[in-house]
Amino acid sequence: MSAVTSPLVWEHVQPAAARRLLTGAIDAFAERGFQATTTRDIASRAGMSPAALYVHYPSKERLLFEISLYGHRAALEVLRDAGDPAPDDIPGDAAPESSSSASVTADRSPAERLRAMVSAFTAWHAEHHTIARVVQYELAALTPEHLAEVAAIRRAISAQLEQVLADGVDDGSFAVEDLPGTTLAVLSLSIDVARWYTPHRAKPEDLGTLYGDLALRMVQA
Amino acid sequence: MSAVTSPLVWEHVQPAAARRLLTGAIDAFAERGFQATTTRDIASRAGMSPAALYVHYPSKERLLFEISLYGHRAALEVLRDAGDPAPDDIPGDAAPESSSSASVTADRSPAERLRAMVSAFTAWHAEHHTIARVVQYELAALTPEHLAEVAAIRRAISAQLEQVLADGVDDGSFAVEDLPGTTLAVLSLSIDVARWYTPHRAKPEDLGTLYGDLALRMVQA
DNA sequence: GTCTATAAAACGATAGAC
DNA sequence: GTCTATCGTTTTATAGAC
Repeated sequence: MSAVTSPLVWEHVQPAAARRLLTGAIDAFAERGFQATTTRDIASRAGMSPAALYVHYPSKERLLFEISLYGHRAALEVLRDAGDPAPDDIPGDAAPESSSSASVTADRSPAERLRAMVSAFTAWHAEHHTIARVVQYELAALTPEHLAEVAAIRRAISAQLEQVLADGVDDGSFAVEDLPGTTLAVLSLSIDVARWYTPHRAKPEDLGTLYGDLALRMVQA
Repeated sequence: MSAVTSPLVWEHVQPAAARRLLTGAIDAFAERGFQATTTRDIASRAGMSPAALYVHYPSKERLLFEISLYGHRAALEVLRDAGDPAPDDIPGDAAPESSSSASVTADRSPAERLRAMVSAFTAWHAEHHTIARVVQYELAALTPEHLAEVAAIRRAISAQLEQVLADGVDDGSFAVEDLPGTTLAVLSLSIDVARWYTPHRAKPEDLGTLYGDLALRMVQA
């Protein structure tokens, strides 16, 4: 686990057999894709017979949905924590004497926030590239109802990034002609990491640093 | 068809039934993915029975390979034409009195070439987003032998972009610390267009213009 | 909650008539 | 070169014993 990304643990998935099925499914879906993965493959990765899967999940699609939903929530949380306008607020280490919005010190600059957001979001996609691959490339296999639920989280992710770009345009530090288009481009940069990343290519933190810098150069005045 | 991208026609695929199967397969693979597409689906899009497919192609994978190979070649050609160092050399409209390398005028700047390459490569991924989706996201379904063949073309695509970045670093117009990492990031930007693009979002040319500008900002000194 | 066994359907690909 | 018919296999998911 990296210091710049939220840990991705599955302790909340109970019992342990359900958790083994879920992590096995993540690996299988990331390797072969949802459609090419069989329930036998998932079950065998969890050390079980194919039938045992259906005690814990009603269908293969439901397994995908649980993974996709939790993965999207984790990605949004990473972006929100990194882009918090309040300074000196280490994510996951809340200040005990005051809420972050009651801080008396000045907000971080849009440039600072954008760099931190892209850096953390990119590092998350690298660090958790298996679940990120499922999150980003298996949306078409979800039922319409489940897709709608994760699509809402995707819009929130996009809105987070668009807001910091808008803030930078407002205070003159950014020069962005096409705000939605540039937002999508910056998001693209991080998301595509899930497609090509393998651990031997680069360390997630280093990749995050590079991409945070590149994103800043894309928008700075 | 757009003026900034090579036309993508399939006249060379003969007879017409084979061509209908191929274009049907492109649409199906792009919509649902290779694994979720059935041979019955492809055949019915071509107005044929499932068995007729095997008169023209020995397997579903072979159909994917033909699409992937031709798509990769087209993408490389677009990048090469746009990044040609010789000036005033309109792609597909060769000068009759001299070869392009014998031109006496000065080469185009790395900045000009990079902008043109990213612009054309991005516009191609938008204009031909269905085949681009197959090209970029169905590599895992190829046999090892077929994958090796398209991987060689992918390395040539990456090398084209890395060369223009290296040229810009050499003449001082670009400031790039991590050359392979930045090459991959710029490529990523264009490739990810295939994931999200739909015609109502933007015109391919406009998207190319935006992305050419963003790529230039990412690397300029 | 896990197993063996299997149901019911869909799959890629083939056989043989025309 | 296209068809109908179907082979042999694999798939998701269920039934029922333990």
